[in-house]
Amino acid sequence: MTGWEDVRAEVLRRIRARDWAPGAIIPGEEALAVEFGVARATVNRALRDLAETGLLERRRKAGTRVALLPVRKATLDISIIRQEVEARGEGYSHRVLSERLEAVPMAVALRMGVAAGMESIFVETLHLAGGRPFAHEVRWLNPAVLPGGVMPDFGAVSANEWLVQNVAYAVGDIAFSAEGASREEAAALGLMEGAPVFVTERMTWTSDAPITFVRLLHGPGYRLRTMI
Amino acid sequence: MTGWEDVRAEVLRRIRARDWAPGAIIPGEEALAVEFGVARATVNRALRDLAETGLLERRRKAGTRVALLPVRKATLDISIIRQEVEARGEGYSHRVLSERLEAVPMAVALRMGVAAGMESIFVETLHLAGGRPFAHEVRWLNPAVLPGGVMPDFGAVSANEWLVQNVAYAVGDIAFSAEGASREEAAALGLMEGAPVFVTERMTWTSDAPITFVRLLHGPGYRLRTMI
DNA sequence: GAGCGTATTATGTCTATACATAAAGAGATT
DNA sequence: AATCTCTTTATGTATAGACATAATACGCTC
Repeated sequence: MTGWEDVRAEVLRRIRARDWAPGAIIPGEEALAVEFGVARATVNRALRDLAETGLLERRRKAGTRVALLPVRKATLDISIIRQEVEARGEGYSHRVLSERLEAVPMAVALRMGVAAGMESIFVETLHLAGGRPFAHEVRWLNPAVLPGGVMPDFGAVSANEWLVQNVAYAVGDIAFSAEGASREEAAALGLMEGAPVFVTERMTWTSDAPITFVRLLHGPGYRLRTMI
Repeated sequence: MTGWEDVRAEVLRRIRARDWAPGAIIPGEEALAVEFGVARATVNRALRDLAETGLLERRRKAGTRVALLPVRKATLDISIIRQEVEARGEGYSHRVLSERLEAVPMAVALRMGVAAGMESIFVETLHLAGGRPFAHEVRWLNPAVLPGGVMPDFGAVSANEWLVQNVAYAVGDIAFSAEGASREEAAALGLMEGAPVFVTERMTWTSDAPITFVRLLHGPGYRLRTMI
């Protein structure tokens, strides 16, 4: 009846009830283990979990304290656009607007961490939900990461999906912002020029080489949601 | 030299190298423990960690398999605006534009999960970075959660900061979107009407009662960043 | 008092063992 | 074939004990 989740719940209750005030040090693992009648490892598991969500701060020797200004960690589920569209109950399709070899523009090269002018594969795609424009994507892709150097057919599978399934799992970073649509972007999405669009920019690396830089535009009504 | 992080690294390597293909089942904990020469608990820790990031899918009895379409989990650090501004090396200040008791508007009531027309505290704040408008905030606050029912002084501490330090830790959800600034919003932030703004809407609950609904607007140039 | 090494200590992790639990799969029953 | 029950099994978790590690705090030296 007293698992690590029970311990976590009780610790959480004490934090919420301010039995342990923000900034205050809480009893050590050993003491809590005795109090709750569990092994220290069980207390450790519970406290570690709370530390991962930012509610506790732990340091060796210094002990565990309640976070003074808890930096809330929210998690986003980054899914493939097709999944996202299908989850809304709409049919997904996409059109490749253009696809060519292109020297990486300076602005993109800076973000990819490559030399400006490096040869890259440029792909421009329009994603459709229920036949209507859903998102506009431009992407620069490092040719070096293609298995066998073969150019895939992005008309059949979207670039993102193709990458997920064919290139090694990767790390990256994402930035979100709001911008006004350029004339071309507005035309692709069927909006007025300057209309507010939700911009997602994602950079992806393997452990040693840049894979791709993507700029994704969503029109009005798009919401990115999360649960704390 | 073989801790759980080493095990995780090796498993990750095998996934990346496609030794274990997406969708394929991987050897059981016991087998891996023998292979790596560690205890099963160590393998468990490593695999659990990879499952939490969405790279593996684990089910009792069914075993562990490589995620077919890994839903990437990105984590956002939701910090207090003051911290965010100070992290940029700018001075933070804020002005309360208005503060009054107000019946919750229908649209907000729906999101808060309370009856429309419920009495609430409405606070409108402008956050400044280096003396220049940084973000515009409107907030509806459930009076029931105030300790002792006392109205705090939001001129001294910002509402967010006050809540973090005085109301029990909470759960909530967040949504991000791009919108055009209304006339009032544009005026507050010093923008043109209709200029694209980055909108953060956050709803917060205690375990049993709604605490607050916040709508936060950031002007052009604002970027929300994350690391996968 | 300032600076530096060292003992102390709380957390971090590993191990071996045990039992719990969910769920797949087999087998029996309708 | 469909449904139910039971067995099996992989993961989930608990435990006691041990050692590792980071970092503070103390005491020593100058």
